[in-house]
Amino acid sequence: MGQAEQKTSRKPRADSLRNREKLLRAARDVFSAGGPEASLEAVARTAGVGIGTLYRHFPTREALFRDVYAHEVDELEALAGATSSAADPVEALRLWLHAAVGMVATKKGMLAALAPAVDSTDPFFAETTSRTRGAVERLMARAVASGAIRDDVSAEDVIRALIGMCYTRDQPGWQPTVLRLLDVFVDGLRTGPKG
Amino acid sequence: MGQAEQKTSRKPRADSLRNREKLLRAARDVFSAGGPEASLEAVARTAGVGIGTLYRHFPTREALFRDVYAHEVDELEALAGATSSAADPVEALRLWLHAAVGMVATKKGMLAALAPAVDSTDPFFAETTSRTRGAVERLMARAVASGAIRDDVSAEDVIRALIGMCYTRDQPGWQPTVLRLLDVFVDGLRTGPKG
DNA sequence: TTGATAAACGGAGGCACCCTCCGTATAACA
DNA sequence: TGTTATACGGAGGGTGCCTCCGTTTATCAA
Repeated sequence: MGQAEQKTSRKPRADSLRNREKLLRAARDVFSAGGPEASLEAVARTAGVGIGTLYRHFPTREALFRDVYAHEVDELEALAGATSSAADPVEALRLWLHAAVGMVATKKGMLAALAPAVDSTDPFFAETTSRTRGAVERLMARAVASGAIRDDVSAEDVIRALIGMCYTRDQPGWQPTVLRLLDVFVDGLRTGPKG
Repeated sequence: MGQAEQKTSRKPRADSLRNREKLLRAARDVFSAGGPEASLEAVARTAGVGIGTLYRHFPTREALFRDVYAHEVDELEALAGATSSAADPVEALRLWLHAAVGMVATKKGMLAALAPAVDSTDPFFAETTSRTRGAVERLMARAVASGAIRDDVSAEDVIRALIGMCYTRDQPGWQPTVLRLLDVFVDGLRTGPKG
């Protein structure tokens, strides 16, 4: 006893896989607009599936949130890869930061509201955090190697600056302001005299 | 026109005043347990009044929250006055910090969740913040004057440390840990050699 | 003291959200 | 093409938000 019999299981149903994807896309949109506290029923509505289907795929809000978050980190990494092949390495970094602001819009309230709430030893968040840091490190290494930016600022510093600037994300029209501040910051990173 | 006729208004009803007090007491308890997002119906239930009465006295959650917050700041100031008359000035500061942790428990999630959300130019929060800072400044001035603690740490620094340490307030059993950390911090403030 | 009345009370009601449960529909397999 | 494991949808019960209004009551004048 205790040995569960294992029957050759069927392959997952096609509609199930489709709905999962629809839910993830919808969750990205809805969390983007309303933050991680947004209504799950709104997610289901947006996805065009029943609320029961949402809960079957993602038993808790956290489960859904994590998948969305992991997806965003994937995109950030991919974006870093893409821009890093661009001409000017500093421009690549700048573009990446701008894209990251777009992601913070998606993760509205996420960093402040969830990261501290979750046990920081949580392997999931540790992993995604380090992946993000790695992406920034690669971007910066190129710019430093080319001598375009100073070498005494770490990827963590840049991310911290990014997060800090995004702290105003609750005020209306924050995004253009933050983008401008980031441009100033990037200018500050550049080596050589001004004017 | 436009001149509202002023009739000698009656004096406020006694039950109204009573209920307001009951609501404030209840709000303090309920916010203490559940943070500023706690159920207003729970507040009304705890106060033993109808939900309509709550909304009549405090038309918005913010209105209720502010009154509770102002009350807490009053207490912090009063406490600073009380402990400052105590024997050892460093001990006075330490006691005040411990009491402040109790207040953060009441204001669960308040600093992180509300302070940045509210426009920081908001006169209400500016005023309460400066009152709190003033209280700490007075406590520290005494300790500095007596030569017991270093003089290169500002009241704002101390408050920042307090807030930072309280960032773990979501984890179970955070309070004893924070109190211990604060004691260590206060020891760090002391002048003179160790051991 | 007693009535009139302004003021306050309480909670029902309409809406949204959370999550569970289960009858129905359907994709996978034989 | 039939069987059946799997997934679907949404009703339903609970909670909270806030408004509205019929009822109660404290105040004040006679």
